[in-house]
Amino acid sequence: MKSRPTLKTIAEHIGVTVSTVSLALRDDPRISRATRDRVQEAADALDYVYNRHAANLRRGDSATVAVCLNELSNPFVTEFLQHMEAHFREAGRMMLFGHAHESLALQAEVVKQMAEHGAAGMIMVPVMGTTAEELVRLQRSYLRHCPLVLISRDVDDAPVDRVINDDGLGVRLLLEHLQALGHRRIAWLGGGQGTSTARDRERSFVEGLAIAGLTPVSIHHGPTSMAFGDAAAGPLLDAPNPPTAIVCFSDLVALGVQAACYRRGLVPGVDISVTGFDDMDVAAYATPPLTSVRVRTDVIGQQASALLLARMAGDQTPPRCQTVDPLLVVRASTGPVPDTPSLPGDAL
Amino acid sequence: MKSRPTLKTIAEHIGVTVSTVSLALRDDPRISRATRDRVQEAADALDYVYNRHAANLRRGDSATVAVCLNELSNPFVTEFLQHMEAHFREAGRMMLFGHAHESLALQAEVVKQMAEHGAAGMIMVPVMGTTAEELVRLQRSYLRHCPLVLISRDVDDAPVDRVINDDGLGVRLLLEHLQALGHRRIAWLGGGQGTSTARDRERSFVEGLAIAGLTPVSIHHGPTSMAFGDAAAGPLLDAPNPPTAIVCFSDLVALGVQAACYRRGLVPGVDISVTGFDDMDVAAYATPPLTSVRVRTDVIGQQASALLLARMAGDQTPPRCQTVDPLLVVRASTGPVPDTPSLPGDAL
DNA sequence: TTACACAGTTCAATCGTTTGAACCAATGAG
DNA sequence: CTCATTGGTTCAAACGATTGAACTGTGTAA
Repeated sequence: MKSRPTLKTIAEHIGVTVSTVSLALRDDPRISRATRDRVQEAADALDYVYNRHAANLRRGDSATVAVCLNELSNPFVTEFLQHMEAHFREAGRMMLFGHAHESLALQAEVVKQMAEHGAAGMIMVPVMGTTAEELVRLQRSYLRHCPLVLISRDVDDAPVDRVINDDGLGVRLLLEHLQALGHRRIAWLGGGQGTSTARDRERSFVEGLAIAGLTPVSIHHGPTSMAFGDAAAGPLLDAPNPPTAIVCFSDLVALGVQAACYRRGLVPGVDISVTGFDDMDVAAYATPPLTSVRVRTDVIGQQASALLLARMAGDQTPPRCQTVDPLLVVRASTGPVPDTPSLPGDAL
Repeated sequence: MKSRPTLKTIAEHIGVTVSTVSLALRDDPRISRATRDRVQEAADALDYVYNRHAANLRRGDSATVAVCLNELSNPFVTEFLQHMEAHFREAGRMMLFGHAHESLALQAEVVKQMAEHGAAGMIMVPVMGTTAEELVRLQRSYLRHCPLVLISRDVDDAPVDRVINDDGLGVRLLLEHLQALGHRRIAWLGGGQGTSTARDRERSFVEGLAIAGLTPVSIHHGPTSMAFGDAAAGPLLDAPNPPTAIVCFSDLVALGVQAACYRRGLVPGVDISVTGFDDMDVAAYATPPLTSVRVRTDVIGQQASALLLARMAGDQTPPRCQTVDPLLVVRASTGPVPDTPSLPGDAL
């Protein structure tokens, strides 16, 4: 039941003071090479573990960074986690992790806890319905001068940094692709209301079609899940005059749609075109592989962590909004409009 | 540039001492209702944020729990993260997060950092190649009396708690199912060497077949990824006398196999049977939906966090190994052996 | 009247580390 | 021989919260 060694333990062990040990372990030039070595040796021998609680307390800052995600069940979101962990590790920072479960209340709770744990900076994918006021409140109440960077989702008029995907561009790329294939009857299967991504993608969809003189066959909203894609696709596919293409809010939704197609014996890319968004790993291995828009989670994660570290280092310039360009990835789930005998007068 | 309020700030604000404030905020009965209210009011007004660094330092313990995962790119692994986050949140504990990237060196580094941050307990999916000696070393050097619970992967003879899936049972369920469908030519497509899961599943596969008087058509090893499944399936499918069923180490591998089938015009469940393992979310929505073994990540996560909390509360009983029974989930990727005109004398 | 219990508050030490200032030899310069 | 310099080490005061012990003042019992 021996407790952990501290600086004092080491100090007593080799007959110097704690100050000496403290300085020595941090390679302060004031301490002689010889003493430094002796200290290091003793520390190793005693299995000394640095106590950051104490150090942070004294120095009044901390090296930990907090990451609060809206929803973990979406593999796309965990891609951010992955990239950010790597960047922060390189920068020598530990990561506090929180999951807001798309709940405003939980998000506030998590932010509070992270603040109590002395997070020196925070990355966040805001949950649905997060407003600028809410963010300001969180900053004032809990974060004080701890910088905050939003990723993936924007929040209107929020005076905070954000790094987001250019969703408008992504949707335009998809529409160009579908139109080049001859599609004119296109439906939208949308994701969670109350997020900038859902709104921006849908708006770009409607506007993009309008420019081509088209109107959406239909627009449906629902959660960003395979279950929703599956359920919502049914009525679309079974309609007397179904769309020739379904543009989905995300890959998850698109995978659900593909499942619905499968059960009806419809082959995506042949009988109907289906597109995803995000290009998460499984998209490439779907059957058929999914045409999608690759959101550069690595670049977004990289830029966000760089921005956060800069803020933590004292960068006081006004909040920035950085957008990252996505890439269209064409795979087999999209194809030319099937020349089924369509009813005459059906065009437009 | 105002800094955060402390107990002292509040104390001065309402004319009491820090002790009073400290006790009041924690609802100590020694403090009168009236003072307690005044303190709470002032704390709210000043946006006071509790400083756990200081509290932990003084009390000599901490409420944070560390989770160190082997690999984040596998959605199956993040399911654990999800469930554990929920359990620890309920227990009022914050989560430190680390990612070992299947690297022993990184794993040690992460454990060290987590120890420095005062983790009071740790959950870990050990990386490939982790030995009992390595675990003991980590415990002695960094964790001291901080309890450790392994999940998902076992480590032979390690004197630590673990909660793992019963992989043997899972494989037996799969084999029974396949044999009931008439399969006798069955191949194994295996995952990362150096893990208990890879070893146990493969061993159970070989033994299971042996009991039925069969031998594996082939056995291949490789990383737990769709890319591997895709690449490794090619030669199998193109062989002159291909297996009628491919049993995959994990869903990810199976999805890769399905992709390989798709490119060859083979339909899983009709032309060949494919099975996964883990039953992660996407398995149900694959085309065709994947027959798999559901690993109860929720139950494992629940048991592991309960066990860890018990250890943190002082449970000193000897290390336990808890196994959780998986469920066979039959979907469309498996079907009866196709009665193609097989060469005579080809049986067995 | 003295003593005592008791509720409510304060005192003061403590956790492990950091850090500016102080200290102390030993050396070199004047 | 003194005085300043310097390299190496120690002093002591923080950081913010916790907590057992000590201290008030009131009310009650003896």
